[in-house]
Amino acid sequence: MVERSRAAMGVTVTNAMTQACAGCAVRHAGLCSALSSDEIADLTAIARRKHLSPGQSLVLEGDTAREFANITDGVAKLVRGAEDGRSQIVGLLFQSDFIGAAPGTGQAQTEPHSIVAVTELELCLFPRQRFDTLLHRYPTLENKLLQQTLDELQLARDWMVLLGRKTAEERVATFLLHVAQKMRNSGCGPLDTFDLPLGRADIADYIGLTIETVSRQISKLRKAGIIALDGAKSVTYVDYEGLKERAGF
Amino acid sequence: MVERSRAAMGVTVTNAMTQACAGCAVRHAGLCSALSSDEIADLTAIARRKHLSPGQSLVLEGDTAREFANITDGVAKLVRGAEDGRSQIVGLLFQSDFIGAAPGTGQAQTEPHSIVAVTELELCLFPRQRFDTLLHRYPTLENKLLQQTLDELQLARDWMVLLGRKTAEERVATFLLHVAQKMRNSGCGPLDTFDLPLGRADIADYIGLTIETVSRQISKLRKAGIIALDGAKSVTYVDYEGLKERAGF
DNA sequence: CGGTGAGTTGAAAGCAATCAAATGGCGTGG
DNA sequence: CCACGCCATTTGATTGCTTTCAACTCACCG
Repeated sequence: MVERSRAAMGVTVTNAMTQACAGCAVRHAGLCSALSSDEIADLTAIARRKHLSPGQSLVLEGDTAREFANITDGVAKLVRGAEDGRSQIVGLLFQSDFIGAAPGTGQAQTEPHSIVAVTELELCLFPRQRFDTLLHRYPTLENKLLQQTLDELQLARDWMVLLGRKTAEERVATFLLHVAQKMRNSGCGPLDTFDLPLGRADIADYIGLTIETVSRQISKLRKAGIIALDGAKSVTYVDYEGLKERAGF
Repeated sequence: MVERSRAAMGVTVTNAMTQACAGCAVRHAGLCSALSSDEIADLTAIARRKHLSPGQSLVLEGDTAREFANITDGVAKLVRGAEDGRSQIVGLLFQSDFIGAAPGTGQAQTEPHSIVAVTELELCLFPRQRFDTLLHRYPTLENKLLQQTLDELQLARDWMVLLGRKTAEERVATFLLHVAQKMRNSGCGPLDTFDLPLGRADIADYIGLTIETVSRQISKLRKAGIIALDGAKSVTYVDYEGLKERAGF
C-alpha cells in the first residue's frame, strides 16, 4: 500500500507535462523503449494520463475506437461477452503493455472487446490520429509495435492450446505460472508470494472453466503442498517444479 | 554483411524469374498488395517457389526459423502438439496469408509451431535476412504486415472464445461458417457447395473436440437440414441462417 | 451484530470423451 | 470388373470430468 503514493499523486494532477515521459515508470519498457529522448518528447506532447478503479472500463465491446493507451501500472482484462452471460477473457494486460485495436490503419474501427480494470489502473492515453502520425514518422516505433503484436499473437495461441486441450488442473497450474511470470516482469522481483490480480470469477473466464472448478483445483494444489494460501488471493509458490509438471505441456 | 547482387541470386532452377511476381495469383492480395511494381521487383529477386503435398511440413515446432513465406495456393495448418498425442491447431492459412514467426526482429528464433500442408500447397519463400532488409526499406510493407498480424490476433481471440465457452454444436457450426468465408476469399466465389479442406481429425484439433464428437455434430446438422453432405468432405450449405443461429455468439 | 458478496465444499446431472464396432470409400491387385 | 484391404468416418454404449444446483463458511463493513 505504501508504494501507491506516487500513483495517488498522479490522479490529482492529470497533465502529462507535470509528469513527463522522461520519468515514467515504463519509459524504458514496451513501446516507449523504442524511442530516443528527442522522439519521446513528441509522445509526451500528445499523452494524457488516466486512472481507473477495479471494474471500471476504458472501452466497451462495439464502441468506436478513439484512442490508444499504455499501461503504466496495474492490470486490465480484455473481455468478449455474450448476451447469455457467458464471457471469455481473451487477454490480460500488465505494466508497459499497449492497448489499441488497429493502429496505423488510419481509419476508425469498432472495438472487438471491452477493456476493464481489474486492479487500480494507471494509463497513458494517446489520441488515435495523432498517434498514427507518430507511428509513420518513427519506423522504430512501428517496428516495436509489430514485435509486441507478434508476442501477443504467440500468447493468444498458447492460450488456444490451454483452452482446447488442457484439463482443469493443467489450466489452473498454467494460469498460476503465467501470472507469476507477468508479476515478475512488472518489477516485483522474484517473489514467491503475491496477490493474484484476478478473483475466482475472472480466473474462470480466463481459463474457460467455472468458478467452482477453479476453486476446487486451487484447493487441490494447496492440499498437495504445491502452493500455500493466505486468504483467497495471496498465493505462495511452494513447489515450483511440481506446478510446472501439473501445467502439462 | 555484404549484400550480394540480385543476379547472384538466380541460383535455383525454380526461381522467381521464371515465374515473376507480376503474374502471381496473390500479386494484389495480402502483403504484396502493399508494394508498387518497382518495389515488387525487389521481392521477386529474393523469392523462391515451393510445392508441398498434404501432410508434408514446411517447418517443425522447435526448428530455427530460416525463411518467411506467402501462400499462393492451398491451405496449411499451424499445429502445436504434445508428446502424449494431444495436439491443437492454432491457425489455418489460406491463399495470400503470410507465414513467419517474427519478421523485423533481425534475430534467429525457434518456430513456435509446425506448419503442415493440408491440401496441395504452393508457396513463395523469402530468406529471413533478405526479407528483413526489404521490410526496413519499404515502410508500407511493414505496415501491411502489422495490419495482417493484428487481423490474425483478432482471429486467434475469436477462437479463444470458441474454445473456452462454446458447446460442441456451436463449435462445429462456427467452424463451417469460418471455412466458408475463407474459401470465398480464396477466389472460389459465393458457392454454397465445396470440399472441406480438413478431415475430421484436423477439424477436431482445430475446434478442441474429438473426431467422434465432430462427426456426431455434423451428422446432427445434416439430419436437421442445415447442411447436406456428398461423401465426408463435400458440404452444401442449405440453411445459412440456421447455421449462424447454431454458431452462437 | 446482521448483511452482503466472494469463495469453498458437496451432491447430482449433463455433455463430451473414451472404448468399441460397423460402415463406407477408394485404390490395388487378382 | 470385382474382391480385398486399408483408412476415414460414422454410430453405439459407457465412462468420467466438469458443470450445475445448492448449502455453507468466511471476511469485511455498515
